[in-house]
Amino acid sequence: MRLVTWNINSIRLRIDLLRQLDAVMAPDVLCLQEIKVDDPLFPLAECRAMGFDHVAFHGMKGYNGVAVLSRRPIEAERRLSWCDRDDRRHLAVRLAGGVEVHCLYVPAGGDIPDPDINAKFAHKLDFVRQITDWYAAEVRPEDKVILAGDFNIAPLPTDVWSHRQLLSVVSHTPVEVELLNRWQAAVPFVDAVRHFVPPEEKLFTWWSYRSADWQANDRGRRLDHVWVTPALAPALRATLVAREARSWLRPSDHVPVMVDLDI
DNA sequence: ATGGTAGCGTTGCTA
Repeated sequence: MRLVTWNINSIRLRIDLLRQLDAVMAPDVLCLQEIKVDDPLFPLAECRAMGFDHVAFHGMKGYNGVAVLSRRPIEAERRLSWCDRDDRRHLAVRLAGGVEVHCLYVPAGGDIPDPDINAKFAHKLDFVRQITDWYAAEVRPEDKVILAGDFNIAPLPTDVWSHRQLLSVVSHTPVEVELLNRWQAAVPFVDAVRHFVPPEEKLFTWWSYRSADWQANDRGRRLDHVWVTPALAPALRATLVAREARSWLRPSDHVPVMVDLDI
């Protein structure tokens, strides 16, 4: 099974790039974040035309929104929410065969890394704390569960272009990294991408739009992740970060992350 | 130290 996660940053604006991604990578399961469309306007027919017969989505007008496109039957879906908000960041589907796939979009957290000053940062920390407690209670190592999405946190020094310069930048602050590690340890989850790419190797999935030339200095961060439960770790076969997608016409600021599993 | 771009949907908010 080939799973791809991608923060698409508007599914309607980038429906042609979605077709391009499908043609190039042919995923069996595609997790999308920031679809930025309310449910009645979701491009369901276009997704079906690509061969995704099973589609779950939970969107809203203008912001956020997540979707799972699948060639395998989706037997059940759950729309989850955290911090008493209904902001469409978490969609869980059970696929035929029993594997559960969770599509996640963790809050970005604003600019100032101080929860006392910046309510968005406080929300991000609360979101991760709540979801950690939930996974600790709900998921066991022997369960077959995949988490995929934009976690908006780059945990390793090699997950950012400059560890030193990003220590005080939201996405790589010590408090966020510690919370992400605590979340991962709660089951524990296996980082499916770092399972194949050694930790000393720089690896990014996002490059800011606010740069004249994203390739010139390669100031990226690894914000998008795929985690699996220990039960699925032996099934991991390969991973790929589709860096070339950042050079597509009118690209998302995130690129697709692929994981192949023998399931 | 600062400001830079993109998307949504119309004016400022979010990233």
